[in-house]
Amino acid sequence: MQEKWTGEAPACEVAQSHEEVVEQVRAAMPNEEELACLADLFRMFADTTRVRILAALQISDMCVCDLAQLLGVTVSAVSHQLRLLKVAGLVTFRREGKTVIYAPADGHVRTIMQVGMEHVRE
Amino acid sequence: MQEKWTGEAPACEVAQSHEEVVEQVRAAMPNEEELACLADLFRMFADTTRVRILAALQISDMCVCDLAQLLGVTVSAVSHQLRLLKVAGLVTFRREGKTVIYAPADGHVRTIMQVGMEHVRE
DNA sequence: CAAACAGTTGAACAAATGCTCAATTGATAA
DNA sequence: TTATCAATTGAGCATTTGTTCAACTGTTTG
Repeated sequence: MQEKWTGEAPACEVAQSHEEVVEQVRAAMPNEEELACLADLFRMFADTTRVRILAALQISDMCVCDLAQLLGVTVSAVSHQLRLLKVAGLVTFRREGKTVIYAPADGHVRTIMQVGMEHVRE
Repeated sequence: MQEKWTGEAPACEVAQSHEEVVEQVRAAMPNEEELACLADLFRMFADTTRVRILAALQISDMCVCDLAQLLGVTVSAVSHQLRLLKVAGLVTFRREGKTVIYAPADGHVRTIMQVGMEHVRE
């Protein structure tokens, strides 16, 4: 199964390497764009402030002011993170008078956090 | 349901706020430590190099050299990321002669990525 | 033993990230 | 209209993060 290597040597010497494995895996993997989106999605859950916001909204829809109070951070900091979560499509919002109420966007958020929690609590 | 507020004003005026909601959510939320671990876990999936490594290992166990070739990055970069994944308990490894073969640690990795993919492909 | 090679590690550096502060918007109340 | 309050936004700043480069391990082979 040893392929003969006639080209120029790459960074890692491939003479003894596993070309077939690399090609087989390349063919079977999700494409680059999907994986980039996946990383972008998980990045939203990769910060304690955002993950706490998402956890809180699972319990109840909340306004920015209450979220800030609950988490012990400034309204500004919460608002900045909510903007990211909004852009990522993970939260929705509605205006009620002077206040803005945020809520989880769909069931996916809950599922993702539950699956993660199962791993954390193992 | 309007609480009277006699103390000094906090960053956000709470007089009209929803104390009960905040307290109810605080009580029902997962604790801070668990949420911090959750963020740490998702942070491992929040980088394209790492998420591609994890996706590749779902298809086949691989050595560092082949992963580097597959992803088009240096062996050093892959090794650095593999160390993080190892510490996070998401990959295992075994030595076979001069090479080191990496593999997914358990089924959780696959589940988490699948759930994320469902959201991305919606 | 010495040479060769797969992989690891640490320092340095550039890019991304999250928070603070101040200014601003939007909606309601006086 | 003006004042007030909830929330948003942008700039500045400090921290974190991912990569590169070079030195170093550890294993096999001559």
